[in-house]
Amino acid sequence: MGRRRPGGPTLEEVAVRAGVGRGTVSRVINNAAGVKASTRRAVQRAVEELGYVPNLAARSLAGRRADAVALVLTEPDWRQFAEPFFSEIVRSLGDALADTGMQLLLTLVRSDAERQRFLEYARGVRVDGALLVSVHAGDPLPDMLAEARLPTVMLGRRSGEEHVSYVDADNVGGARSAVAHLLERGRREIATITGPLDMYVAQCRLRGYREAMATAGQGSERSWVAESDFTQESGRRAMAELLERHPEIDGVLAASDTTAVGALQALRAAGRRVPEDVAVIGFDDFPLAEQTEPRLTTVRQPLEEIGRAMIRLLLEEMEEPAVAWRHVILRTELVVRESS
Amino acid sequence: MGRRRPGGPTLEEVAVRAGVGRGTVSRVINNAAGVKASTRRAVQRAVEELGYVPNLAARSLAGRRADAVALVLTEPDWRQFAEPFFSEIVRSLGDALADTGMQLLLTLVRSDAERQRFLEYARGVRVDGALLVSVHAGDPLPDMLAEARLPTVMLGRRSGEEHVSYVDADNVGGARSAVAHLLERGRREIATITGPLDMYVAQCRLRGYREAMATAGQGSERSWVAESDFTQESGRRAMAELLERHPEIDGVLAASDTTAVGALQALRAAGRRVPEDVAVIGFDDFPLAEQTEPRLTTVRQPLEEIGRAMIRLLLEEMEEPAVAWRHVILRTELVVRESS
DNA sequence: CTGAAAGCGCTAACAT
DNA sequence: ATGTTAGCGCTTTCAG
Repeated sequence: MGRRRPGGPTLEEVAVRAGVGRGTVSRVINNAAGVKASTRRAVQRAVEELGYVPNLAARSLAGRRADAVALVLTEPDWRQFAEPFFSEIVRSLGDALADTGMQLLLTLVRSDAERQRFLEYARGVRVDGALLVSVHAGDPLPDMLAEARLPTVMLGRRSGEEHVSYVDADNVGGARSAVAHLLERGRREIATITGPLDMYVAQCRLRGYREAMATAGQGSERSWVAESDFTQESGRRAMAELLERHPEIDGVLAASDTTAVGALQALRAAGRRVPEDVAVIGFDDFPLAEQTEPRLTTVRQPLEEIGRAMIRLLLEEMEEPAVAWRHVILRTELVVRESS
Repeated sequence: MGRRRPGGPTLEEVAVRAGVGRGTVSRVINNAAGVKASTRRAVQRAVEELGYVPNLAARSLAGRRADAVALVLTEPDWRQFAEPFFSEIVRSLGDALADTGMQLLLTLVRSDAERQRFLEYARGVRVDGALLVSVHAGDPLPDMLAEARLPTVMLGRRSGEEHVSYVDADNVGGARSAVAHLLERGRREIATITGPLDMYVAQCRLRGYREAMATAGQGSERSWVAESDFTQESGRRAMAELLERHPEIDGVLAASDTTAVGALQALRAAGRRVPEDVAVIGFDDFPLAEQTEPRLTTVRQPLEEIGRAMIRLLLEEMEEPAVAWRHVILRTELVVRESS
């Protein structure tokens, strides 16, 4: 595999052309202070004329930084990728990164081999940090990265005692307030469709539901809980199940937007009017329901905020040697769009 | 923005520990031939013990290669990203790249600023090549990259006279054979729903339709052609339009899978039976229709093949200085899933 | 304010 | 078969 690249003009050549030393050129292209304006201009002209572009590998070697961060996708089944939620996150990260001058690199880690390959890539100082999304409970990658002392920030956590920095939404609180809202509106027979219960996020939302029910003196037996895998189809199935078990249902907390849409379909298929007979609230992980069900009340997670928070944490990790984990829990917001 | 990385053990330290020269260590970690088995083992032990990981920046600088290729997304509206088609392509590229030891990096280029940033990244020898997908007709990035002499391969072309290497499907032939198939089955009143006609792929498919119609002595006036933007909704609208203009329609070539599904909805809404009254064929850019309309006949593009072909071209470009553009047109295949 | 010089960690050509 | 050496192009002290 013999690859080559010709290699354009070097900093040295620019220096010669501008009649200055290499150090000066370096200062100019790095916008460092302490260069006479006239010299700066001279250098800039030389750069223009030669079409000089800094060799990032050299810069990286000398400066011990890569000016790039990786967004790592460990999703084994690739579906994740195709979700609006994800592209929203990427957009928000891209925006947040815009003024740092760092490149955002997406990398896919589906197998152990790829995990290893990425680890070497990271340890080889090709990125300054890693951002992980949708990490499954058993994934060892975050720990591997942390051990390699690579600044790392996850979106969501793997469990209650996460020991890697992360940004997460207040899932418990969000669920709690959604259920409280239903209770306030007089609903009493409230069921919930959860996400996959081996995911911490799903556990948290279920906990929020239970807490709110308990506070109101309502029970929350197993039969009022149905599990989904966040997809529309599973939401539909779960709702049908719940209806069968409890025809008296008048409120539902759904695991996600998509699930909520599925639930609505099942409800309508069963002849229930929404929201008159049954009120549904979902977490809007993605802006999906907003399109298909504009009147649906949702627990909103501030996606743009997530991107900003992740980058902020990452920069902090890069600044100081990681003496501690940093966690940010973002507040969720109940967006009431229909009378329920 | 002060970033640092401690910097682990270096090749030199490994050499000392193993009691050999640096060159030897380099040979061992690069699996180069000509090292005595015993020495090799000694070096490997030292590597283990020290937890040595090569600094890729240094390797990149010395070796003039990056061992990474970028997959660049220029889609201004980000939707592309969320399509199964895309994740399928990524998977196939990842697989094709697996044994080359190169990292696949996705980068997003949404604005001019980002375009510039990526260009510098590429020119800075951080990637050995670029893969571009869904490039719009006016996008200057491919030319910028080619000018920078970075090996570049596109998926699809911007026009008939593309001067950057690319892999494309035989869109004209695919459309032609689909229409021929309809004609063979006795259909005569065949319309087509095209993609956005400012995209070359859409033009090609339209041409294929026209050629097949002409061959059969059939006309293909403007009124039998409706434009879509590849979405389901636009497919529905286009079909409704066509039905209004030509209630006698008995066959349709749709721009894509998604469009075809939309068309089916419109047909059914209008009381037409499919395929009895009207036969529909779409291009399966994504495996979507396969799920929702398992009986739909489609023009299949071999997605895995596309990934392999792109990587092969890229490697060739890297091997030899680009003395010419390389093009690969992949054959499409008509998959008949329903009697039409 | 600016030039000179010392690396950064590795590869590859040249010795041995 | 292996050690030695000369860079790769840049950042960063350290003098001036």
